[in-house]
Amino acid sequence: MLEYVAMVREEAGDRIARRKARDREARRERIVGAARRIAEHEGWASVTVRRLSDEIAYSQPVLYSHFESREGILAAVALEGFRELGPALEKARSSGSRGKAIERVAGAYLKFAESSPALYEVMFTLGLTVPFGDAATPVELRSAFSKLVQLFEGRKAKPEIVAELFWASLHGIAELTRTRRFPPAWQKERLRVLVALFTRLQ
Amino acid sequence: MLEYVAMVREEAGDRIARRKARDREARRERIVGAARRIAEHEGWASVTVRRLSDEIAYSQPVLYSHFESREGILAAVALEGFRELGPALEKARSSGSRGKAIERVAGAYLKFAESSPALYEVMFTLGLTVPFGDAATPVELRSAFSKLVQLFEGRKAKPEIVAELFWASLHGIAELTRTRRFPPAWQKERLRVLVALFTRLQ
DNA sequence: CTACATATTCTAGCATTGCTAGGTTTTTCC
DNA sequence: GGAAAAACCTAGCAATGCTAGAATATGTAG
Repeated sequence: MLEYVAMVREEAGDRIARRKARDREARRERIVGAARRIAEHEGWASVTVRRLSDEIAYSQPVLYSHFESREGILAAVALEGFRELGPALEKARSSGSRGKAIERVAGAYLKFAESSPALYEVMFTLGLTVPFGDAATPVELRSAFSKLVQLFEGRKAKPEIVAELFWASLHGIAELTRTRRFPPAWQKERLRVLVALFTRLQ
Repeated sequence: MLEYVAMVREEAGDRIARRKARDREARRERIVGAARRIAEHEGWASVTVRRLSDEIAYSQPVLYSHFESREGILAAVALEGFRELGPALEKARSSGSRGKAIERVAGAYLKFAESSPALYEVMFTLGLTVPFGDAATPVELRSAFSKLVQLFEGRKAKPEIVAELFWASLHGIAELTRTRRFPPAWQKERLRVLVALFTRLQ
């Protein structure tokens, strides 16, 4: 009997704890969302801790109960980016003829970078604490990269190396376009030549 | 006679003016040099206006008589980078057999990026005010790029597009290596595959 | 040589930033 | 109801880029 009461109490406390955890998670997402939105509209320089605390209507220390530092918030946005890039590439790869998979993936990659410049920027600008190969590297990063590797499996050249090169080319194009080194007008032709390069390669 | 005296005076004033201009230029170069050195040793975050003013033993406002802002100093360093990259690529291209020009240039590019990471970073991280094609773009930038275009002249595909792609690939490799996305160990093999890609291309 | 004018440099401070210590309020639980 | 714990806020620190205004050095003319 005593145990039963204790159980109910426990469950009640659990419900409250769960609700709190939900609320906390929701608030965390609001922070990340606000950071991403502001960055996309006004650039990362406008994403200040004060601005974010205004946006979510909490004081600054609350942000630091969710993240270690401002950079921690940027890292969270970057992770969100990889969490979206991976599936986008996978969808492009698997839907359609196998022969044109490279073309579709390249197109999807550049479209992603172009449609969310600030997001793409933070995904690669941010200093990685650990090397990419390290076990501590978030699964989202490795997962996104693995979609590229799958494109080149079963060839002569090592798939990882070719995939890295493919990634580097796409990243180079994305970066040089974002920072206005490349005129956006020729993007289609650039894509055409790039695809030709990596399709012929055996 | 009066004119003669005036002339002597003029010339004396000229000498003084020239000396002042020389001193000013020397001081400007010390600022840029200090910025580059600090960045290469401690990262760009350590390149503060106060730190630079300490380094050259002048007060902060003096820096602002040479540059509009802190970013102006970074831009000067970036320009210095392009002023070195261009000749480095040209030297690699012209010295040696024509058949291996692509390989040499690619190697020189990656070596440049690897040996001065902070310099390379500021050359591309910095927001360009005007698009690359614009007439206001410094000649150093266009000159460096033209070395890449020369590699692909007289082919089927448009040389500019291929050169852009070549540049993008190199930049991608450099960036992803610098930010630890790529393990440096496989750099040789990456270079090998890259060269194979762009050599076969007609 | 002196006194003025101009150019050069410095002192001191402002506003904004990331971040945090300490106190205050709210919530939870018996 | 009242203590313990959790959640939150106020207020402030140190560092940053940048600048107004005072102070000093430098060149010029009488």
